[in-house]
Amino acid sequence: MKVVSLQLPSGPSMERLPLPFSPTELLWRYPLPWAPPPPSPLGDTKAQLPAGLPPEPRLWTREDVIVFLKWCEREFDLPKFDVDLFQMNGKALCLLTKTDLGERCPGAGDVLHNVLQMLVRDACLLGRVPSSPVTPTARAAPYPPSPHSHPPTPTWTVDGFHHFHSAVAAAAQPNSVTLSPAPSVDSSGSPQRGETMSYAPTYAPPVPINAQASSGSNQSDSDEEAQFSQAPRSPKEVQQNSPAPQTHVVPQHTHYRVQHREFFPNDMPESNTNGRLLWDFLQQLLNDPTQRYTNYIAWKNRETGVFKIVDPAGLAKLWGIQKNHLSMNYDKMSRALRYYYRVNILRKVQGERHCYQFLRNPTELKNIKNISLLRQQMGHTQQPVKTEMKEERCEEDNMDEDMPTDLSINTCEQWRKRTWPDSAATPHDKHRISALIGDSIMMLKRDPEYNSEQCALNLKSEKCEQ
DNA sequence: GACCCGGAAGGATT
DNA sequence: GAATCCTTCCGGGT
Repeated sequence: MKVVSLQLPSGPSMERLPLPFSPTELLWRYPLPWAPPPPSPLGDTKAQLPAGLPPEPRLWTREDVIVFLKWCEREFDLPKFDVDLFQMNGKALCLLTKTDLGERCPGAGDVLHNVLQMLVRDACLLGRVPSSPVTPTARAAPYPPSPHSHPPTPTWTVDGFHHFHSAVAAAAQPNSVTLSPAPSVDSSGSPQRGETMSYAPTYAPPVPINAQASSGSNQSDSDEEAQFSQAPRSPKEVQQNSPAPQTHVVPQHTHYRVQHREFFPNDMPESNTNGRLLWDFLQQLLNDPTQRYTNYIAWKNRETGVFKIVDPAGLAKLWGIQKNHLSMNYDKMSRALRYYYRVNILRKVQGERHCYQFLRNPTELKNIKNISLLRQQMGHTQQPVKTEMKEERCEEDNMDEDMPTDLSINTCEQWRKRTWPDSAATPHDKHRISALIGDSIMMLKRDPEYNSEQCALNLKSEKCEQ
């Protein structure tokens, strides 16, 4: 298979960019004909297959099929399958079309079909598929006996596995990108992982974007490779393996929760945008439990939502990859960030380069998305919708009242005018307000409309504190 | 020159 | 078709 070759900057750790991608999002990740999916896009899923289940679906027995279905139920939180409808071997299962599968398991046909197709394709790539259709009677090849097994070592002589491992190794080389299953839930209603979900990009299937295997590997690369190879592969493993050797100490969720009541806790609720929205993407990078993105973006103060973009160009590249806009740069990405100012999702930390602050926590942001979707479904287009707040934080209580919950200019303008009926308030008025709240002088140096929002926010906060 | 800002137009997606 | 969420480009300010 031809491998996508992207020229990435040689910034910190750009060699491995385990983005918070979801395996169910592959078509979205790779919509372009010239950008085929990675060699083993289901690598993590494959590695999590039930013990003893051959990776080649067409070699499955009836019993294997049932095992696989049960596994899918658990892994993708699918509705219960009627196993009576799946009295077939793997070969027959693979012959079922998406429609067939959909009829047998409404609501899960697509997922099942996609998983099967990926497994089949993977098996083909790995060269372990019998060239002629045969009824499987024996396991074609050994497979790591446990979903928790380590990746095959290079000493394995089975070509397929060697190939697979090579891909992993390639991903660990400079200028390679690795994609991780998204920790969050697909907004299109794709599998949810329920209680096993964590806000953690998990094992990253390798996507060598530069087919040239680089032999050069500096120390930090080696360290990161070790970290990479030990990265948890499933949400469960994320928790189980959290004490794994890492450069950065990753606090365990419970421990962290006890110590801090965080604005942005590690176990924050799932967004439903799966990283398609910029704020979600940033949050996923920021909250990666393995801290793999701290070279790109890192919290400065997690409790207040202040973060710093450590590597603007690199982060923009990541975002570009995420959105398939490979010409993305920091200038463009920062423009997108600035659009968040007007809806009080973000604001700039004055005086600090590349520093921004989230003004809403993930719960609110999630609600924003939900409300947007809800509004679409209900046909509401203009009226600002109240955001349902579950947090008792003062700012949140005050921010949600009238604040627009989408990025549409109309909505924001309406809210702005309601908040500040005299939107043409004189600078004098605004300065008076800023004096009241004591900290808005800097804000008032720029766009008066933006400042009106900030002043309103700060004023409300002021009232809250009183 | 890099960063930052916001207007404007338009595209992709839902 | 409308709305949303950017993406792209730009001129201007610091």
